[in-house]
Amino acid sequence: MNLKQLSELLGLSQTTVSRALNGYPEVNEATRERVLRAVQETGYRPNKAAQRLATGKAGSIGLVMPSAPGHYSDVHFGEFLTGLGEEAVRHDFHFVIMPADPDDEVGALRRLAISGNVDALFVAYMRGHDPRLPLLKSLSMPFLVHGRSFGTEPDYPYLDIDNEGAFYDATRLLLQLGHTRFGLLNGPDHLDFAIRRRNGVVSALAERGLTLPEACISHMSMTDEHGQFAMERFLQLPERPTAILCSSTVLALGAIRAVTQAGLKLGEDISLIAHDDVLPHLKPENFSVPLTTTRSSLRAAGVRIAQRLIGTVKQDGPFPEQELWKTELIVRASTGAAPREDQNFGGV
Amino acid sequence: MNLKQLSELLGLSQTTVSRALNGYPEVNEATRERVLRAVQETGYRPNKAAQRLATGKAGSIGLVMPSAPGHYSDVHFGEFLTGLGEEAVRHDFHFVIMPADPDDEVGALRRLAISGNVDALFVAYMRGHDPRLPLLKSLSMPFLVHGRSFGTEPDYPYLDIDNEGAFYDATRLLLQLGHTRFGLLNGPDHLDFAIRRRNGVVSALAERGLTLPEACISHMSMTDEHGQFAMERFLQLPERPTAILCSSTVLALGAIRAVTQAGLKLGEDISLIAHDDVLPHLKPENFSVPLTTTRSSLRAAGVRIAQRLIGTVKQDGPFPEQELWKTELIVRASTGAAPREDQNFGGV
DNA sequence: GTTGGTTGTCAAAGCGCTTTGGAATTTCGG
DNA sequence: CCGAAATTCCAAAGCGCTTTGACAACCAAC
Repeated sequence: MNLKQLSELLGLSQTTVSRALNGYPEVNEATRERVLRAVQETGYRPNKAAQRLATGKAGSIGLVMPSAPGHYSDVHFGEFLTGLGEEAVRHDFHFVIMPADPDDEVGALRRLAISGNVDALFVAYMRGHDPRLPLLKSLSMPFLVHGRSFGTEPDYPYLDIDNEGAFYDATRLLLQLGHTRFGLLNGPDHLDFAIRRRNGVVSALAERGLTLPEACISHMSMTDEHGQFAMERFLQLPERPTAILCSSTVLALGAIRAVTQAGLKLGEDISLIAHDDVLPHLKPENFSVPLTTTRSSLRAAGVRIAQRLIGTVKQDGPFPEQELWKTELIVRASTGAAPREDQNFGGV
Repeated sequence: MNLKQLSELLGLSQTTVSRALNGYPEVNEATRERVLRAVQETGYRPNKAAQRLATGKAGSIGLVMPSAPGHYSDVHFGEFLTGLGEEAVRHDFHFVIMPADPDDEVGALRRLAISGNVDALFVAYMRGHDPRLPLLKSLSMPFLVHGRSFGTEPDYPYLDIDNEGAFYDATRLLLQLGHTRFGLLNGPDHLDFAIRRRNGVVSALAERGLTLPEACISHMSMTDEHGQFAMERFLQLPERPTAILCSSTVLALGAIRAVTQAGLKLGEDISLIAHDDVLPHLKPENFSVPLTTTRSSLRAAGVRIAQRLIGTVKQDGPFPEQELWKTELIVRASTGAAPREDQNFGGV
């Protein structure tokens, strides 16, 4: 069943049927309903390829999937993708995913752009001075960045969360609770979010004249294993931190294992705040000691990004070019007053 | 630059240029080279949408990505996807990925099929009596299954590894080493591969008149955490197993943590064989005690599946409908002779 | 009763490619 | 040197949709 057949069946022209289907105003409501009913009955579906050819729109957005290990960890990526997908399905859009070595992100992105298969691009895992940005700007294809690129003029469309603010606030809370020795379990140090989160911590500490020693910062890809390992190292420091900031609940999972195995109590001996991407299988309230978190849903970000990107392609706009989402700081049981010094050392 | 302009530039007809580009034999070699050179110089790229419309081929294969947690674990999926992608890029194919709740796999698959965006389908994470199979068969669209569906007549195209054989062989090796008490750390019990692996173990044991008690089987999604947890339970059994079969190196990671923490020695007190999907960041030879494994590369399977699927679409065939890959059994240090009974209990 | 503005519809012209069915040219056996 | 076969190329017809420009038909207004 194609448009021609359908229009013959209805005794209408292809033009009218097409317009009825695409919501143009110049068609009689009665006619439109007749058309719609016929579509129902015949199961007519417009041919995508023909639509693409005629409109020049592919109805798809492209993204590069980092296919190597240790890359912000797959669970986060999958969760984000789910959000994107949810929204895309609603608009009958789809994505084209190009898996690529992180070494060849730029090349993969370029190939995707010129493939003619997509009409918008999405990029994530931004780094400082990200080399994809100049490419994207030169491409004359709509794009949207998840995150930002530290060190590049923010003159591109992005959606980001306020990573610096989140970790600044979290640090301030811990300072108010009397903590003075901090540790930071962070994502890979080349990634933008990790840079900003560290800055947030550092600047909150600086306000109290405190610093964050190198030994108390750990950058790693965000798996629970790494979290455990890094936390173990922190605990062996002569002046071990009592307050931990953690870039992901996944990292926190490992870190808490280390804390427990060292015979320490979370929320008493060690306070911990983790960033919560709202991963459905890792709820901070379900931890044996519920976690204090900074929260921002990764899936919601995916939905929003799909919305903006699809809107841009369909010229539904205008959308704000740049969005910076605030995070929530949610206090649960993993944070408490700093242990008194004598108590702290008396236990050893 | 489109075909018409290019052909005018060359003083040839569109037909000839098109044929030169698509490798048809009825064009003079000299002409073909002239065309190819012009393509280089002008940077001409055929319009995908027009090709799709004219040929009826979308140049893409569709797949449903399980977007919920606990689903065979993302690392395996990512690794497989990389293989698919590698090969797809080579043929200028791409995938369309539809994220979907595992509850709605069938619906998602159907939507993908009728979307008109793909000309072949790929499915994985097969279950016993998988409901997607009837749908696929009714769809008159090429498809390929990774794995099989226990309980369904194998009259569909698939690529699978010999899961049963792999675990049968592994079990036999452990039997030969004198082990009599076995444990199985397996994937989710509704998944086909898990069913077959269990069968492999059970039938090898049966040959010696042994059985695998329910308490010594653990089905779970394959994360290291689950592996650790399940192994801890095994170790608390009154007659704890000395030989462990493990469906993934990821599970093994956790299991070994449990073994070590119990003060036991891998390869002495406990022997373990894991299935190795050749995940690049989890090499069995790099474990502190190198792992004995059954090996089959997930990425290679991805490459092969893409090859077959693309070949089918392009009618490059014929390909074998069904492939069953043998696994390799590679002995390293995690397997050893069964501990003597007195030794075993004397240590406690 | 003519003019002018809506409204609802249509025929036809693309969009950029592939492919069919010839037609022109060359090659070659007899 | 001729007719048939092989080689090389082309014009034109789609593929199924969107969109332009025009045209009836209808209404209100002067």
